[in-house]
Amino acid sequence: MAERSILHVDMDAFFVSVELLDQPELRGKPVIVGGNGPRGVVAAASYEARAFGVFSAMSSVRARKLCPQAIFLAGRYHRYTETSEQVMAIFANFTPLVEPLSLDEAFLDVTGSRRLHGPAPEIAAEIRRRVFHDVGLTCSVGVAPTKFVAKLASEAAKPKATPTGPKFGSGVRVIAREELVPFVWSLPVQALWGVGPATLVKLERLGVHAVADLAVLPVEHVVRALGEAQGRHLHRLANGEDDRDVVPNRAAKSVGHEETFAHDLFEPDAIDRELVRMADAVAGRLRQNDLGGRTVTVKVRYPDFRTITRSVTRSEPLDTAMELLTASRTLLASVDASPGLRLLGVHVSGLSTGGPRQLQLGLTPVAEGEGSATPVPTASWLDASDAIDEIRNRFGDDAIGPAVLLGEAGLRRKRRGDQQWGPNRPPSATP
DNA sequence: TCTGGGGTCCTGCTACGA
DNA sequence: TCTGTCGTAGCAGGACCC
Repeated sequence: MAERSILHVDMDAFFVSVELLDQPELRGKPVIVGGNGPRGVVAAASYEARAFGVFSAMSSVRARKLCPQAIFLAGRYHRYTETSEQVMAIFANFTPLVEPLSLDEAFLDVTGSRRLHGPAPEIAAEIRRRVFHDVGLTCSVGVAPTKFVAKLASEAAKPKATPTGPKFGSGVRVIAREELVPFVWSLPVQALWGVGPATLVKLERLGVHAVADLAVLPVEHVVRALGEAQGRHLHRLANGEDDRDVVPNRAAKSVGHEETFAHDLFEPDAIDRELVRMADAVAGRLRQNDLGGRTVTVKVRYPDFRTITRSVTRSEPLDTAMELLTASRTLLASVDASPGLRLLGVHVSGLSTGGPRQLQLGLTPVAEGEGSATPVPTASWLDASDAIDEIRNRFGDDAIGPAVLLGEAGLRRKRRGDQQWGPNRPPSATP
């Protein structure tokens, strides 16, 4: 069997780079894309900002302290989605086996493309050239026989921030089969995919600091510390073993929307309005993707950051805002909202695609506030949902919405990407 | 260092039916 | 009829990723 050639392509500082395409006058300056409010976080930082110690997922408040001269941009999720589609289309010219991991990175299996496009390192170089020529962005590519090492290799090929400015990376890093184990063993154990702060503490208790330490430990010891699945998985990775395939068109397992509020919510009416908005948005996305889900989960975060979830599983999949809202209201009624809510979320899992929805004719939907009874989707409600989708397709998302949302915020509906990085700064606040 | 949002996967516990 | 066991599903929470 032919040796596999896996590429991991990772865009460099993607969100910031897209902004610089549209605002070239910001090149060479410390630019941060992220939430600008007190509860916001950094989504991406230019290499000039990284030189000050700013990195993604850092709170915006701290980033501002580290780099007061940084230029903060709110971020335009739809622009990033559009650019990501352009980049993914370039990848598809080289292989049909493209597995996007997020907007800015993907695995490509080019094993079967080598006869047409040449050896994998040449494909990697050509992809970089095409992405720069067609889209104007730079990316780093890792080439290896396994997904996991290809990802580590692209990281090694990336530009680095230094106090004197960005230092260019190699752009492409190739790890051959015989280099695989020495390369992996040279890394700290946190480089392993799946080792975060909690797992690191457990591994350090075992005396594990480097990947090499983990690799030589008996697998039973690792399983005892980390559990069956994670223990075996990490032990295999540490020994360079990873036979996972590149899977294109991975099906979604859940759809949800959650939001941290600029100020904690106490008022039941205000909380309910947010719930309506979220149920409407999630139901819309389910129908847009021809999905229905059986399990509804409501997530609540209190001001002290304690987070709880409540879920319910129904016998039939749901996809209308009315059904989702009734289930969410019942779940929310079972939690104590009196301490105030910092975050509220609605998620649907147990997804299935397409197929006619089961109707129980003769029953009517449960009216708002009518308690915990499970509503039954009737033909008229399904028709109404279809009509809402049609209106939004023709006139935009804000053209129609739940009446309860009428008022100061209008029909504004929670969309994927709205306040992606935390609530915006209230208009009255100043920097 | 005072912590977003959209996800996936895993684990421990409990309930329930065969 | 009662008790124990096993497999499965549901639920809640946690860890991790970008």
